[in-house]
Amino acid sequence: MSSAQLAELNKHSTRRKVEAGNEVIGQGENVGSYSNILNGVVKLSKMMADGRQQIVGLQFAPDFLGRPFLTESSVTAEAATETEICCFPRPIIDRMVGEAPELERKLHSQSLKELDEARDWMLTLGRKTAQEKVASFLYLIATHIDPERSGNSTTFDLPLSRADIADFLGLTIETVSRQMTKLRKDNIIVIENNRHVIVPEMRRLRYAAGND
Amino acid sequence: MSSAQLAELNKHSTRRKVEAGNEVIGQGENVGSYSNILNGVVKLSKMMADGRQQIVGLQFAPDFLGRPFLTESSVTAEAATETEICCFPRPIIDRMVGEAPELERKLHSQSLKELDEARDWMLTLGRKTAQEKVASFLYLIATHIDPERSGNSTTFDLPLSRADIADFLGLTIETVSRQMTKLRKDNIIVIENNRHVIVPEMRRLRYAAGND
DNA sequence: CGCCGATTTGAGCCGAATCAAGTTTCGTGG
DNA sequence: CCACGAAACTTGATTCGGCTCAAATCGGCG
Repeated sequence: MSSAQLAELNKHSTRRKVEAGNEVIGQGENVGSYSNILNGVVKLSKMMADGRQQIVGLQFAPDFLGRPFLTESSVTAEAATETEICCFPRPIIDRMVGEAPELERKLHSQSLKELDEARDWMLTLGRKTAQEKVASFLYLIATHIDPERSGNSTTFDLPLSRADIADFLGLTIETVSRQMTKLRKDNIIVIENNRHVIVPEMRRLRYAAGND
Repeated sequence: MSSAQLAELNKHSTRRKVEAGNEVIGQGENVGSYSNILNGVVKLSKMMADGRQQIVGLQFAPDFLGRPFLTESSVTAEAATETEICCFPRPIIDRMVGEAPELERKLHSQSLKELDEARDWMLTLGRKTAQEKVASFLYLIATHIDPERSGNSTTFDLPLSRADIADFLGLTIETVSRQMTKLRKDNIIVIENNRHVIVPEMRRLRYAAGND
């Protein structure tokens, strides 16, 4: 983007801090603004009338948050961890998109990335075992959280509770817990304090996830 | 689009007839062209190394088929029924997208529609029972195939075999068959000749799908 | 009519859900 | 710093929905 455009954006932007567990946009609510994730993790979820819930996406910095064209969000966006976002009023973005094709290109490109991720996850939800699902989740987090990974081992803090992980994987809390224990006993991961995970060999985790 | 652009497109387009079961683009293959579906149904699927398969989307006329920005397809596209498509060489479209923002807008808009559909389906895959999954599938087909529905009842031919339905729902053929039988016995649907389905009351099918 | 693939139906099994305790972690205030 | 309580997580026993394996039936087609 041109510096003039950036300046224009900056003038109308507001920074917002969202605590873990707080909603950014509710399913079916009116979307008054777009935003950029500065840090933290945001979960996108859907809920059925009887309360069953499914997390349909995770967004990390510096992802874009919002829904072009439609004013109504089809998902709930909620901070999974403490999160900072930078908000832009909807009209400003809509106008800039009209003026700057490369901005629309950028948004289009992210939509396609999210579509690819959603479809990958459909394979996980529909065809993988509980074991593979949990490994897939850990693999996903490992590859998204740790920016500069040193070779084949990684360390990170889980941004999601067991309940959230279960909602992401279409499993129950208990099954997630059991499969984590199994991965630990198989020496594929090490867990400290429930949330901190060490992956000695990414290759083995990737294999456990059924990715080759 | 302007008529000049349409004429330009027309000059370089080729019509192609694809028989049921034939591949349009393979997973990981190079995408040499974009296309429009003129009629028929195309299924998008992903496969794991060991052969497990998941259908991640269905495309109906007049959907667009192709993957902007990336030259490699992340899914396999295969005709579910006999299908006619209209193909455009990739360079032509890429150039026109650069010149006509409204074309990019159009493509962007379809990507978002597909993303919404993918996320809806994630909820189905992750959280619904076999019964609800099958009902959800029938509901999806009913709302997409039959353009002008007369009130609350519908009739259509299934574009997918039981095996394809199973791959779409993350179930086995046998389970799909049993649930179809159950829906039939519950008078929610009538089946004739395996493929032809009558829905006397869409409301009840919708309810069986868990959609309210 | 008879064949072959697609679909249905049946019996038994298994993986993940459910229900029910434990145990660990962590925040809070004494 | 420790005691307490609540929430998050783990573990165990049992149940059940959907899978597997096997056989019968249906439907389209030569």
